[in-house]
Amino acid sequence: MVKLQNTLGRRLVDFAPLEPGHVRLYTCGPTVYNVVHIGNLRTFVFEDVLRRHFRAGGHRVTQVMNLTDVDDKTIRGAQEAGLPLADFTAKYSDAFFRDIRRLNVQPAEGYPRATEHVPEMIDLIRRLDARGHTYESDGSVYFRISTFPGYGKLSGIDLDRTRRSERVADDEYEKEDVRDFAVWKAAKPGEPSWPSPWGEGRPGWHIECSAMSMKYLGEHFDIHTGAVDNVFPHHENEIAQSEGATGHPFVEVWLHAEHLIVDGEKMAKSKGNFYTLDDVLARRDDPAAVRYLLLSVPYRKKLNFTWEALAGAAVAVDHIFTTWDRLTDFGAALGSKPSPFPAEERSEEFLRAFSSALDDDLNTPQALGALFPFLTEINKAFDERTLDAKGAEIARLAIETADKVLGVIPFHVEMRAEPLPAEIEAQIAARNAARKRRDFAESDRIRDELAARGIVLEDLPGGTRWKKAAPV
RNA sequence: GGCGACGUACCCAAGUGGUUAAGGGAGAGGUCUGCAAAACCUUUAUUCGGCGGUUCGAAUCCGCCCGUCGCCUCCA
Repeated sequence: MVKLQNTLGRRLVDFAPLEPGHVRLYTCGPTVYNVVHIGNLRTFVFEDVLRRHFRAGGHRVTQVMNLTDVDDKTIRGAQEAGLPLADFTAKYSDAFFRDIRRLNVQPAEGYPRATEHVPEMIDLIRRLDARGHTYESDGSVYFRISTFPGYGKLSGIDLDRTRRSERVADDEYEKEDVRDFAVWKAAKPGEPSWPSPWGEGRPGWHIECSAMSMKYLGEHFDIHTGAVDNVFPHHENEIAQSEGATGHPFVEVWLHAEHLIVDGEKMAKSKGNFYTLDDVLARRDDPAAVRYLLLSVPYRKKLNFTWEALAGAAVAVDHIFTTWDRLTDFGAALGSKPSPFPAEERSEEFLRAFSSALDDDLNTPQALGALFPFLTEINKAFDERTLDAKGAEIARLAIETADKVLGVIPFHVEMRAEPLPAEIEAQIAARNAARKRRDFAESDRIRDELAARGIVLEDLPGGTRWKKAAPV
């Protein structure tokens, strides 16, 4: 049984999908006005681990992630770049897909774009209007918060007791109450717009998620996620709009990922600690380590990104690869043993511990805490020759089963799949020949030469393993 | 001002009432190895920001203090 910390009600709940065996998941996606940063990616990796864990548990998952491709920032960005809005946002949505792919994030079942769902949003606003939740003012349509008694149930906010920011005070739109929010904005000169019953305009931000989630997942679905800053106002407003329109509950479980901070501070361009995936990979070209680092902290705790932590993640991940390589490359040669290491029993114990850690509100570090002692046991049995070929296969499958959720081994498999240049193959062969005739000066020379070219050799009992050197 | 999260070793981090405080990284020593690397073994917190309190018993519950961070109307 998966337990999840529901932001709605702030409690740990036993999760069961509304439709047995089928998890319907809406994950707030990027506003495609810029390249995403590693904080955004932390949230996307969390969502990926969530969907993978459900799938590992035998559930079907339908995940939908929106792409916000029309809002103040995209419009401004397109104007500054002198590009049509669609061309401008295409550039960043492409970059987004490239980034999540580089971190081995499984694709969602759908990535609806706001600009392609304006009619659905207009329909939803009409439904809200029919139920008396909206009013029109100068071609814009607002949600009247006072008509929705449940307002604040997600974030716990009490707007009467809250400080009014300058943003509210400076609001240029005509609202009855400063707390009301726009569901439809009247067109301004030179801005992209769509026809509507209220004249030319464009959707408010929150309405897209209500309209698109309900279109693809139904008007009542299982899980909605985002980062903590979405709790208010975005998700609070989504609930008001969605439940206001349908008159029944919208989402069962709300999950929110904490922020990533850098060196203990908020990531900000002004501090020079603002990183995109490209920035990180330029300094350490090791996406597997980045993914590992992002999932090595529970999603509800702040993740402190440091280069030292990334270096540690790189070593940890390499430890997984090394063990997997030994089992994959040399496992079959182990043969059968009189009283072999109880690989089946230990693998089952490990997978049970691994999975129950994830059941506990996706406690990834605890799951990793089960993995490493298992690897140590396997390596030890391998070294002591108590592991047999069958056990090696079982252990390898157990590691791969865990990795269905962790998702790091594919990086390594991909690296291994790249054919080694013939000359390097030849040098490895030459070195092994030199070692055979005990010409260690020559074999060490070749090893040093290859090391200088980024190829590290390890002489294992079964043969020589090569790998790319860890990036500095 | 309102709401919320957090502070565990050199670094990252699990653990939220009860045996010796997971795990990873880094450091030190060792086994193995022609030498390395890898792997393995040993080792590094009498103590969980501070001070009080509750309790037979607290890193875990309560209070205060110190510190860090987030949200408070289109930020992941």
